Order: sequence, then structure tokens, then C-alpha cells
Amino acid sequence: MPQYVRVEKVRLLVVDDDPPIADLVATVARYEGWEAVTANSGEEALRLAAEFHPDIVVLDLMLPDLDGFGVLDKLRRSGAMVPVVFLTARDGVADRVAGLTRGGDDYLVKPFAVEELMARLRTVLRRSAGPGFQRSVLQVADLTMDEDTREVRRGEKLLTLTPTEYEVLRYLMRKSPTVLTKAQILDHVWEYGFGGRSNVVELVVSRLRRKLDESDDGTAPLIHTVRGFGYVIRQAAE
Amino acid sequence: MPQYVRVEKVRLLVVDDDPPIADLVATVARYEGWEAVTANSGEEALRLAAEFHPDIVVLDLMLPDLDGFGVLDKLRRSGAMVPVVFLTARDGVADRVAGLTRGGDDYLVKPFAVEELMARLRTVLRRSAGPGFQRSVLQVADLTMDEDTREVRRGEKLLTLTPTEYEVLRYLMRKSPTVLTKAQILDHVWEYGFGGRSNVVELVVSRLRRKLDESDDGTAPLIHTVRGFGYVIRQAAE
DNA sequence: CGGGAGCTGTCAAAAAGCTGTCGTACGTCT
DNA sequence: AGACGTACGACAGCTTTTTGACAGCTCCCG
Repeated sequence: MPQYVRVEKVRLLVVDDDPPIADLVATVARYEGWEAVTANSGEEALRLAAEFHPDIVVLDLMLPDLDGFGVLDKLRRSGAMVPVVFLTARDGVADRVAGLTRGGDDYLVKPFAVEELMARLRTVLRRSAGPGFQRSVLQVADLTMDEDTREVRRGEKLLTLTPTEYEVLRYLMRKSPTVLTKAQILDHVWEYGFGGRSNVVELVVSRLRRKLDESDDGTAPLIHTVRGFGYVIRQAAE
Repeated sequence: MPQYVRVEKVRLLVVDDDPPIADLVATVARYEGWEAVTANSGEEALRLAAEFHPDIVVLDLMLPDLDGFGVLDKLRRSGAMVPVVFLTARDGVADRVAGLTRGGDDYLVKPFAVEELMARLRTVLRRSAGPGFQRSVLQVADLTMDEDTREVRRGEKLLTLTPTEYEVLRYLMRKSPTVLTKAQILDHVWEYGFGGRSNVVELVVSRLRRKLDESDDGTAPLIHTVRGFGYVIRQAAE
């Protein structure tokens, strides 16, 4: 029997008892063009879920009243089949979570990097959209990044990136041709609460350039410095 | 602006009185692109079967009201010929079940690994599709896995894999060329509830490599490590 | 031409991954 | 029942890779 799935603005419910964290996630999501609401307790989460009908939920497992598992259970009992991405403390209940994530739902350990969370949310959404879901391939000029195979190519040439390089590049590509400040990059790609006082971003960009821009000689560089502001990745535009 | 995408889905009914388990199965199925509903009692199962018209049913034998056998019986009496995969406790009524699994039906012992359950569901569906059903052979480069005969070959050479190795390899092959994290592999291939804190996945991959990649010398390795992320199986790219 | 912003080489600590060894569990065969 | 063989995973040692601090250097821009 044929089915029709409607695709529109993503609705996100963020549940975390720490308001700054919940807001952080909601803000980033809104900036992506999503609709986001936050709840700071289990009760509130259930109430909001019922009236907001989210497409996806970010759920902290450590909640003051009802804990994350309880919320999930009630959510499911009420027939809400929405996918969930869990948040958990470093060495907290990670193992217990594992049992819940086999399905395809996902989880992330706090403190996490915002971009990573968003990437996982997108992946989960993409997968739950139905069979034959689309590959996600980012492209800027002759540079491509396949988010499923993690293959990054400059033209034909396959590049080997470290995790950090990969994340920074993904963020730049996703936002291209917007110029991003070092602070933005730091805030999105590194875990919140990262104490890096130094020039990490410059360092990673430097390494990226060596792999991207010097990969073929003769090709124009793609990562550009906007002095006094930040970086962009795009086809050289004078 | 809304878009409409037409999709054709397998319809699965999951019957288990333990909601987390039922949800687990339903969630996995949905991520495979199926449509799934859950019932937590025999009565509910019958009601849902009547209105949902599933293509396949996962049926726990231990139900509060009417037990699994009763459900099956009523199902069959009502003329529903849907194939059924039973779930049973470790040393439960395994033998009695065996008698019931005539035709295309099958059964699995709890706790199970989700990949194995899905594999069985696919097999049962395939067989129930009619006579002359299709063989299922996975292939990546010169590596083939026949899911019916369980034969795995690298080129001509027949490999002997242990059950765990087989399952890990199947999961990798099925998802190829997507990169999978160790957590994903662990969550899908091991039984839910497995508390493995160690490097089991690395260990199995290591053993697999020895059998696959060093089987013929001179052949390029197929299982690749994506450092900081996970593993893929695919033809070496470049 | 001076100063600040940005770039990059070097290095050491930490993380991630690989594999040998061994004990236990389980199934099978005699 | 006992002996044997296989599979699995805990553990630990070792290797490789990644990361970010530091520092000196360059380059742009006024």
C-alpha cells in the first residue's frame, strides 16, 4: 500500500534540565532553519511532545523528576514513534543507553560538539525518512564530501583527514559561502566547554590547506582567510 | 514547502509484552524503511492484525493474556496466512515452537541481536514471496556471502567464519560502503543487554582481516579502519 | 615601516587501534 | 560422564596517529 510522507520544516524538541545546554541546542537548530522548543523536566517534555509533535527529540537522560528512560517509555506508550537522540554524561549510564540505541536512535556523550549533534540529528532524520533515503554529499567547487562513506575528494584525488579536520571542513562546507569566525568554528566543532586558549583553529585550517589546496598543484586554493574576521571555503572569487 | 515522496513499505506487527523490546524491534524495522506497529498483549495483537494487515509478524510466546500459541491459532483461524517469527526465552518452550515453525515461519531465542532478527525476517519474507524466491547473495569486490548457504568466499577461496565473525561481516557488507562506528556494530550484532566493555569489535575485525585480507596474498585489503570513527568494507578507493 | 593577525614547524602527551595470551563456557564425540 | 575442540571476550602491552601547546616567523595593512 503506497504511503505518502510529508517533508517540511523540522520540528525539534530538546529536553535537558540544564537550560543553557537546552538553549544552545535549540538556538543552533533554529539557525539551521528548524523549529525548536525546549523542556527542562520530564513532565514538561511529555506535555510539549503532545502538543508540539516533534519530528525528532534530543533527550538528556539525567532529569530531575522522571528520568530520560521514563520519558521515553511514556512517549512511546502514547504512540509517539519519533526518533530520539540521547545525551548522557561521560561515564554515566552509557551502557544502559546502549540497549536503547540499537534501533537506530542514537546517543551522544556530554560534553558534545554542536556540529556533531546536528550531524547525527540529520542522519537520524534522513534514515527515518523511509527506504532509499538519499546520500548526503556536500560539494564546493571540485571538493566533495560524502557523509556516509566519509570520503573526501578534491577532484579525483582522495584525501585522508583526521576526525578534527573532517569536522572543521564539514562545517565550512556546509556553511559555504558564508564566512565563519574562528570563534564560531571553535564553538561548533569543539565540545562546549573546551578550554583551548590557543590557535587550534588556525592550526587545523593550516593542516587542511596542506591536504586540500596543495593536493594538486596548479589548482586554486579553496579555503580563504578573511583577515580580521575568519575563514570561508569557496571557489576563489577574487 | 511540503514535498511528497511515495514509498512502498513492508508492514510489520511486533507483539511483545515488554514495551522496550517491542519498540526496539519496531525502531530497527523503521530504520530499514519498514512500517511497524507494536502490540503488548494478545488481544491487542489480534485487533491490530485485523486492521493493519501486516506482511509479517514478530510474536513473543510469553504474553500476559492469551499466549503466543493462542494468538497464532486465532490468527490462522481467521485466515491470516502471514508468516510469523517467534521469540522465546532461552530455555523456554523452544522445542514446542519448533513444531510450529512449519512453512516459512521461524523463531529466535531472547535475548537476540537485532541484525540477526532482521536477517531472519528478510529471509522469511523472501521465502514467503512465493516459489522460486530469490537467493540473497551479498557482494563487495570479490567477496561474496550467500545468506542461504552461509558460504563466504574471497574470490574462489571458501572462508570458514565463526558465527560472530559471520554476523559482523554481514553487517559490514550490508551497509557497505557506509562507514560504521564500533558502537553501531556492537549494538546491532551483539545481543541487546551485552555489557561488553572491551574491544570486542576490534578483536573480531582483527580476526576477520586475517581470514579475508590475508587469505590470498597480493590482494588488497577490504576492511578499512577509519581512524577516530569506525570501519568500512569496500574496494580500496585509490 | 611597525604592529598585529595569521601561519606553521616541532614536540610531547594522550588517544585510538591492533594483536597475543589465556581462562571460561559450551557443544560434541567417544 | 569425561575428554577434546572451538568460540568468545577480558586483559594487557605495544604501535601508530592525532592533537594542541609553544614559539618563532611572515605577511598584510595602515
